[in-house]
Amino acid sequence: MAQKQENLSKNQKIVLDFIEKANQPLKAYSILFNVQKKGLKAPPQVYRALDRLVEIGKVHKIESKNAFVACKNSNCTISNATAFSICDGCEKVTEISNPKLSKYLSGFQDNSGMKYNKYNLEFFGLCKKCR
Amino acid sequence: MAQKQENLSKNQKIVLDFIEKANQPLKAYSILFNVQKKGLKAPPQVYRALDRLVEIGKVHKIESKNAFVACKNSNCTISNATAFSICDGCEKVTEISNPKLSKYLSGFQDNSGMKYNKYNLEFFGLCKKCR
DNA sequence: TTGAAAATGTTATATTATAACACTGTTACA
DNA sequence: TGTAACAGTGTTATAATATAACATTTTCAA
Ligand SMILES: [Zn+2]
Ligand SMILES: [Zn+2]
Ligand SMILES: [Zn+2]
Ligand SMILES: [Zn+2]
Repeated sequence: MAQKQENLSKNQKIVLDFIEKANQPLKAYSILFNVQKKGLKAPPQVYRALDRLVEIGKVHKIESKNAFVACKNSNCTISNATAFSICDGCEKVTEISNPKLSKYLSGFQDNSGMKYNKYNLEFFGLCKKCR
Repeated sequence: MAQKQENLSKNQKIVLDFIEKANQPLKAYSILFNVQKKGLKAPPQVYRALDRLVEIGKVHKIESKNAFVACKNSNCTISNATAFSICDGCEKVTEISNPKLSKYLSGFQDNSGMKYNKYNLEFFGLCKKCR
């Protein structure tokens, strides 16, 4: 159910706008601080926008960092299948876009009887510069 | 660098003991509440024990839930390669032990120049009962 | 038009986690 | 045996992350 940006509400646009300009994960309260000039004064306004943006796949949450990053895949239908590369040195986070990986994981099944419809994968390591 | 339980400190033993008996993820403050009778009265005592237990692989953190669960793999050398199955219905969390999956992910490389040494994967879905 | 759903604004509070500092135990080895 | 290094402990306070609750407004399709 990908939603076009034109359909976003005012607060959702403001928050997405700021996150997209950042091209790095942002903390909710850092977003809040930075959009106060735009009229969003309280945490719930930011968290509600984030919740919706995450729901529609425009934004992903980096769970290990409690931070939010804009989706870099033009096609948002894979918001239920996310993979990230995280450098423990410089904290750089990149969304992995690897068809083989996503195909492998989307098709993953075990004998537990679980029916999976979503996954989130976070890889950690060191980037070139940090080695 | 797997560490034997005998090497654990008093607080670490108390916390691990409680988590192991739970066979489900526990929140830090729920652990704190439950070990107060054992003398751990303040958050840092629990968080410090958790930090160490996570570090040595005895406990894993379920990032999407801010909860902690005992490692079910007798062999703790894979604490840098974790995968979980999470039911969105009943919240049941199971550590996935699947050699093919872990081999695939441990060997994963992309052309970004990142050298990975750790990953965490969380699958979401519905278990048999919750479907 | 009107009513349901979504979004907003606001205050207060809950939940999760760490900083800082004084003190204690354990280990190694000069 | 002294003593230095280090890990662990106890404690208070506070930082950081997130949601509850409720009144109001906007949107938009039936
Ligand atoms: Zn994405
Ligand atoms: Zn780096
Ligand atoms: Zn494990
Ligand atoms: Zn279930």
